[in-house]
Amino acid sequence: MLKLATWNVNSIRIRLPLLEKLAQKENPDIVCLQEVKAKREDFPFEEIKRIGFENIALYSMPGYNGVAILSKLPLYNIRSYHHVGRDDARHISAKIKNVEIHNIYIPAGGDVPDEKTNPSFVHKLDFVEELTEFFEKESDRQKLICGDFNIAPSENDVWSHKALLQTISHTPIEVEKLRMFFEKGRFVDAVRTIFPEPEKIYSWWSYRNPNWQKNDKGRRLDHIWTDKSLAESVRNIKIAKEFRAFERPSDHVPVIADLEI
DNA sequence: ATGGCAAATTGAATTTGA
Repeated sequence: MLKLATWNVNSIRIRLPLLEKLAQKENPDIVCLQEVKAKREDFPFEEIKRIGFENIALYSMPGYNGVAILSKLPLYNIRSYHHVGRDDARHISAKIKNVEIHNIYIPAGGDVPDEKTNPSFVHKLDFVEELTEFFEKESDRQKLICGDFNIAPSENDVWSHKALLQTISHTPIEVEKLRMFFEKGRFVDAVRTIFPEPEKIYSWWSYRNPNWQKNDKGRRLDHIWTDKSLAESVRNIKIAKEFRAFERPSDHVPVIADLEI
C-alpha cells in the first residue's frame, strides 16, 4: 500500500511543523505540495529529509506559487511544465513505481468572474484549457494527477451552491472548463469514488472566517484524479480536516489517498 | 459579492490568495 497526500501548504517554511505532524500521524509515502512560496535556495531540503522524505522534486519561484513532490520512494523522470507561456511554478511530475504523478496548482483567478475585465480569470481558464490539451494527448499509461485545482466543481463541493455561483472557484464557466478537462483526460475522481454525492466535502476554509468550524463555509478545491486503470487501486481517501485546527494552519487541509500499487 | 486573515517581499505598505 502506498499513501499519497496532496496539500496546499501556503508557505513550506511556515508549515514545517505541520508537515512533520502529517508525517507522524498519517505516514504518507508521497506528499505533493502546492504554494511552497520559497525560491530554491530558501527551500528547506535538509529539514524535509530529516522528516523522512529523502527524494524531493521542486519547481519553485520567489514569493508565490511553487510545487514540490516529496517522497520516500525514488522519483524518476522528474519534469516541470510551463503553461500559458509562463514560467510560474505550477506543474511538476515524477514517476514513482510505474505511476506518473502530476502535481498541479491551477491559478486562483482573481476576484471578478469577468473575462473582459479580469486577466487573472482569463489566465485561469486558459490554464485549464492547456491542461486539457496536454492530458488529452497523453497515452493511457498509469497516471495520477492531484493538487489545488482552485475549482469546486459540484454543488456538494461548496457550502452553498447558490451563494457561490458568482464567486470564482464555483462559477459555471470554470466548472464547465474543469468538466471538459476531466472528460477529455478520461479521469476518475478518486475522492468522490470514496465519498459519493451528495455528501458535502471540503478541503479549504477561509482564513477570514474565525468561526470556520461552526459555520463550515468550506469548498473542495483540492483534488486527486486517476486514470481509469488506476481507479481500482484507490482503497481509501482521508480528508485530514484536523490540520485546519492545529496551530498556524494552512487554509487548505491534506487530502490523502491509499493506493494499492 | 464582501470579508473579519495570512504570508512574502521589501522595509509600512502592497500583492496575492479564493
